[in-house]
Amino acid sequence: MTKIQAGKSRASGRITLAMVAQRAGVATMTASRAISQPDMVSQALRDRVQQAVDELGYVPNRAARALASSQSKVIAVLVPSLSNAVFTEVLAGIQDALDADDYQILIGNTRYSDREEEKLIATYLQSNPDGMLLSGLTHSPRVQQILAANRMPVVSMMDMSADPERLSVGFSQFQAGHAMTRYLLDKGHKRIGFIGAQLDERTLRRAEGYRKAMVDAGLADIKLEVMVGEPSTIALGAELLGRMLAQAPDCDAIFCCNDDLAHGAIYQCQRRGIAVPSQLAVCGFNDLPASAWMNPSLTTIGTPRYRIGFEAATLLRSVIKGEQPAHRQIDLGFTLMARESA
Amino acid sequence: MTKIQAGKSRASGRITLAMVAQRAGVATMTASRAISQPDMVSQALRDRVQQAVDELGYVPNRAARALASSQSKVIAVLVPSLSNAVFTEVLAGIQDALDADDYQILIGNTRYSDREEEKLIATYLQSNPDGMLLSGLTHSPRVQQILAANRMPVVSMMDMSADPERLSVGFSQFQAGHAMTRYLLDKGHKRIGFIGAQLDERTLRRAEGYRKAMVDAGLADIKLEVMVGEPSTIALGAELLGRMLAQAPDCDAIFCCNDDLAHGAIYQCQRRGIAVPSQLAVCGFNDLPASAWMNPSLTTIGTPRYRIGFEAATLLRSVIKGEQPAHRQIDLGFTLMARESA
DNA sequence: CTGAAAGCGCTTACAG
DNA sequence: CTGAAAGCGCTTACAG
Repeated sequence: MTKIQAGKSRASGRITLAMVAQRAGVATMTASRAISQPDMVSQALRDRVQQAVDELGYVPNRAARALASSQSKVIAVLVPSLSNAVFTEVLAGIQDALDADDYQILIGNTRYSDREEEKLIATYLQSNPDGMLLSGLTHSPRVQQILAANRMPVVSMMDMSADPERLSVGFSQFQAGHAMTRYLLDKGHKRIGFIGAQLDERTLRRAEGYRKAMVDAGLADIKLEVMVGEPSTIALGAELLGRMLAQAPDCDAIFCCNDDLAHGAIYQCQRRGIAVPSQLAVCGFNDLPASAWMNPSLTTIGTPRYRIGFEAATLLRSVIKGEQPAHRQIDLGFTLMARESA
Repeated sequence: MTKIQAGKSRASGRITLAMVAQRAGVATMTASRAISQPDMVSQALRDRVQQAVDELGYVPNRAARALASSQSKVIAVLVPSLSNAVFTEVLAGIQDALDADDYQILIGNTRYSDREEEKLIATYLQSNPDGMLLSGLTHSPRVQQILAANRMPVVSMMDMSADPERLSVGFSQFQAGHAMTRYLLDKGHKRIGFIGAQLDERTLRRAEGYRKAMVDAGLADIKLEVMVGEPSTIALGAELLGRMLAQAPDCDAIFCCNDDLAHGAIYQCQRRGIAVPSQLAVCGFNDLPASAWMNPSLTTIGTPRYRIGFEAATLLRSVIKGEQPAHRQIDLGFTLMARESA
């Protein structure tokens, strides 16, 4: 008979597996098996243990399980922002993909900072996660070293990696930036401006796509670029619209690196009496909910955020299970949504 | 000398405290103290242990610590939505408040479902959280019972509780709904409609505030209410604007229970050629970033989301530490933002 | 199908 | 200021 209450108790006061086992009249490890691997146990025993669990209100202690099994059942997810709807939709996809699997999801907000990312990863390592879902392709040397040293399964989200070994789920930010610029060129625009903020890697890749299209068309002009490091907001979009027009007054179209900036640019045009799109075409990136509804509706790039999260989590789970994935890179593509604003 | 490698090893392969201690030439528990309670240890020892930690790249195992100390350093946070900017700002406040304290934050999305909330709480209990931050005042009997049985410190966010014992941080949803309606009445509107969606407890409280003001003014009319259980979106706001006008064609103002619905209503007015506010006043609730920028700018209620998260987390932390809080209820108030739309 | 023993990596009393 | 022992609550081999 297991001794259940020690004298100078350090016990937590919670119901333990040992108590459940005693109540069911079995060994602790038998109770453990009845709960964790019910198939390896007789029906009668399963029922007996389950009854004891219910009567006692037993809740397994995850820390003890993690320690004994050296399997944390934790997945860490790092996103650069929680105020950006793009990433909350990614998170929704991740949660739906992992829902049934008893994974604990640790959500970290790096705030677009490498230092924050390092700190979060270092902290999450204490929880010994089974794998990580990271946003973006580029990470600080320190992060790369930590990840390599721990042989942590990692799936990168949002962009496609050039490295075929790397697990990544997303779409080509470069191609999307290129496609939107081509669309504007095909509409006859010649002085197409690019407004970029935050200057995270995705914005930079979109800008590269824009530049490639402009160079190939023989229309590149550095005056047509407004790039700032501040976070993208509607207010900033309004401000940068002004800066662009000051810098390139003959600008006939503006490609904003995301919808927030584009919304701000359009609202500012309305306040200044600039007709969109007849005087100035404006387009964005991501297709946020408001973009289809505002007046004029916004021409933008639709991106598969939810699916990125879902597929990335599914891929990570299969890798954690030791499976060899059919594809290490999953390109989910993008959709150009041609609407009224451009 | 501690035996470091057993034969049939179940070891995780990670660096352990015992290895650090051996390298530093001290006992394991001395190393533990040097790390966790550096003040209780000599400077020389502290340095020696720190050096061993650095050389070995030691990362403490959180599961082991939690198990041994029966302190998880986990705080669980439940919000009804991650796609709603209101709650992501609450989360930002929570994270900032808890940042320095080595707390692991578990973020759960209940999707406005009591069943989901029950499931998440049951799951989080496995991690033995030190406390919980819950959204809203009303919870299912099962949740209440679980929380009581575990004597879990809980702080409720978003609304003010009528129960003085209950820890809550927010503002009065009822008063805010009442204030906005009074504002419209004072502007001379008589046929003021209310559009409510999701019908979560906050929306219902706002509606009660609306009704009180209308009844007191002798202007209440059930025809002026459109209430649906679907999630609030811009698209739904556009649709419900139509339903309201069909149901109460003489309606001269509409109070939408949140900004998303109000945005949709205004966009729809623009499409139908209804002038806002001259033909129809429209106002919202929450003051999302777009509300100040759109044309017309939106009259709405500014709510202290970030501060709610920050103060709620601060309060919870003090309660976890065993402190007796000066105030169990923290009313952060709201601000009526009078703009162009109403 | 079931169980006695050992161990996961830490921290908590208790001594010295 | 430092340490030997025991224990947190589970699971992993290994037997039977």
